[in-house]
Amino acid sequence: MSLRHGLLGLLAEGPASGYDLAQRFQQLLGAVWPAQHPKIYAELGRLVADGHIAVHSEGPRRRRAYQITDSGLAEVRHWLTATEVDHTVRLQPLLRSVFFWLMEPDELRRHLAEEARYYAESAALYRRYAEAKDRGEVGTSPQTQSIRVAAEAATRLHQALADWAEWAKTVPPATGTGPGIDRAH
Amino acid sequence: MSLRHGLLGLLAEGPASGYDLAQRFQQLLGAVWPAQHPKIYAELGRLVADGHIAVHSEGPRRRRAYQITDSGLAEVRHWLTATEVDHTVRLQPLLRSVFFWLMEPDELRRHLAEEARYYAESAALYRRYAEAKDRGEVGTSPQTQSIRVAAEAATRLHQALADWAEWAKTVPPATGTGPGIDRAH
DNA sequence: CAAGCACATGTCCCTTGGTACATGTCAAGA
DNA sequence: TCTTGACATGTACCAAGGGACATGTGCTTG
Repeated sequence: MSLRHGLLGLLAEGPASGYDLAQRFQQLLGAVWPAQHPKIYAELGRLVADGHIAVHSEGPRRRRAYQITDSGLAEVRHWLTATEVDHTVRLQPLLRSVFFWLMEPDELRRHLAEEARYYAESAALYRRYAEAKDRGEVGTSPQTQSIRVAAEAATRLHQALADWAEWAKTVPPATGTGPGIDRAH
Repeated sequence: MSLRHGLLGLLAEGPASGYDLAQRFQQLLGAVWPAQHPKIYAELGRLVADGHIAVHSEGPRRRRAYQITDSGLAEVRHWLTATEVDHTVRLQPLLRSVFFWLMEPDELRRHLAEEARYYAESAALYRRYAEAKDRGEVGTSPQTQSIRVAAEAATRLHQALADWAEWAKTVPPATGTGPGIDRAH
């Protein structure tokens, strides 16, 4: 489970409440690992029970901030260094592309143009963040350094998908209008 | 749900049994959309109940092949053309990269080298398939045309990740050994 | 001072995903 | 003939994800 380690990783930066974590998860990891606040509160409860985090402070409006423990820090480090990487690329547009032959050529062209536009735009977004960071506009902490590296990955991935969609538009359509020949049997 | 549409898409190519679909899902979509055979059989039952597929033939060893219906074809086409694309990039290595600052510089270098190796190799794999297809070695059906387009996406994505990992190795490590300063409170 | 809004934490339920386990069928080769 | 292995289909259970709904709290502003 990655929500667990995502939370531990964020808490390694310093104490935070469930609300903080939900905001930060959405802002920082929303495009990669969506998480709803109910799941976050539930997982925080489990992390407390396992001793990986502890209540740090209670504030106004029932706010309860948590702090990572040595055990939690060890756990997230163990995840990072000693567990196997899952390389599965869960990407819906990739799944869709396998079935492009079921689309009308016109629709496919429109679809690819829209995808190219979307990915070019989001690549630009990540690129702007990376450039701002490189100009020193977003701090120099270890955390922002890592986010810079992640932003580079996001930029390259989205740019690759934008380029791919542009390329795919130039491929002669080989659309089939129906199921395979065996269907008539 | 994408398993449903993946199955319908594969059945649009022609009749197939649950066993066939499990094999093909693993081989064709395993790196993108993992699916276990129990889920496939269950989903096939639901698709029959919804009238999207029908039993095509029964064979030896309890083999039961299904055929897509007009309703099923309409359903998968509707999914392809009229539903919103989910652009979430569910990629564990990307989540991990946000927490690189928690790793020792040595471990991080080793990790990035291994990632670069893995992605370069898998990019080469997809590239070889694309080249074979372009030489006409894997047929010319609409389906294989689409798989060619998908292979191009896979090649570019994996190459982008390989390049990223190489690039990341050159970034000066900004690793922090502990949680944020607030922790002492 | 009332209203509205952002802050803050949860419950509930349904769907989906993943793993373990169980069973039956046929062909090939030792 | 026996055994192995590929073919083929499921059940059961538990974990995780996602959305709807519910509730309480304090600050700001008209």
